Amino acid sequence: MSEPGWRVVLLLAGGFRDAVDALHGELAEQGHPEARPLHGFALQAIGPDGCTINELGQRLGVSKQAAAKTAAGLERAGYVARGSVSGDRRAVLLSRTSRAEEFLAASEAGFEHIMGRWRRHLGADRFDAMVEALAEVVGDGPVGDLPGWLSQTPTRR
Amino acid sequence: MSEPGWRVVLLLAGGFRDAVDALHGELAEQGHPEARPLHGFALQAIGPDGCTINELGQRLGVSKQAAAKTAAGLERAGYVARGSVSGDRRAVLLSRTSRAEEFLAASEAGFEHIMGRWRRHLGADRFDAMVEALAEVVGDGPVGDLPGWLSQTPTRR
DNA sequence: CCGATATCGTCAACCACGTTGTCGATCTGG
DNA sequence: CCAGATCGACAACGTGGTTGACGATATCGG
Repeated sequence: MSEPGWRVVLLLAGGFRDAVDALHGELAEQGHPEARPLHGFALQAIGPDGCTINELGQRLGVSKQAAAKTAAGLERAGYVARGSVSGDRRAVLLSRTSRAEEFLAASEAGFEHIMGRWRRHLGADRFDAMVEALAEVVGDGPVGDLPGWLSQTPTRR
Repeated sequence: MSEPGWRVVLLLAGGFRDAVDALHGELAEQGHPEARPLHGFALQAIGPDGCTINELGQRLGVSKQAAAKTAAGLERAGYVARGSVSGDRRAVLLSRTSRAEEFLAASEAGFEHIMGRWRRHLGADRFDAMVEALAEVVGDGPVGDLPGWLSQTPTRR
């Protein structure tokens, strides 16, 4: 009633933004100032065993060309190394560097930290209920691409 | 515990995406196939009385140049008309067209519809609790820009 | 009253991310 | 063994955002 439908949607977007912004604020102070939101998702998609560019594209839900660009950025930032796939000389194996592992660990800790703050603010019961409700309506389908605004360079900081 | 911090964030993003996608699915069927998510926010920012390009930029939290581009898109799509501001010959008054009002009404109804679905799925109590909790941690500060992925052209639909 | 300064909107570059189309190199299968 | 499918790269383009520069107009101060 007093909550027009669009307000809920704004809340979701705002929550996502707040959390991601806070995370990258922390990460920047921990030696990963140039990391962008997309990086975390992409590294997660690459997985501990690495994958090819095509696979990365499929996992992120984008074209292989887009995946190649993302991989290039990741490589430039020192988060991924390119290797070769035994048995297929045209494929490229993307694998995380130790810096990437460190980044992911920091990222995980950061999210935990931020969610801890939320949980403390709301109280465990309400927080858990919120998350559970969210999980039910959203359905944890494949994360998907998470495009766009994740991209913008942190210029206006 | 069983909910790593990042899952919550993914849920927020997923919820936003799901809702916006669903909305624009409906809108497309109601005569607004070319409308993109950003349009709704921009029209909302323009307000019933209109505003200048600069004001639009400030309200959306972007530069005036970006606002000008957005306004150009809105104009091209027939959602806004340009007029002049009495008393300042360099300013441009952006105002919503009747088509924009229609779009906003449909948008509002669409959100209401989609949120109604969520509410029905969760039960009013859980839904309301979720929204309330969200509102508390997010804080309904100025909506801000809502950039990026809102942008992508609905090619891959 | 007029010149210095501030502001409005535009243009031009440029970056990040997405898309499609093409193409050479390399598997793979009949 | 060659036709066809696939991998990854390049080019071109669309959308959103940014900064820098600039003409036109307002406004302020001497």
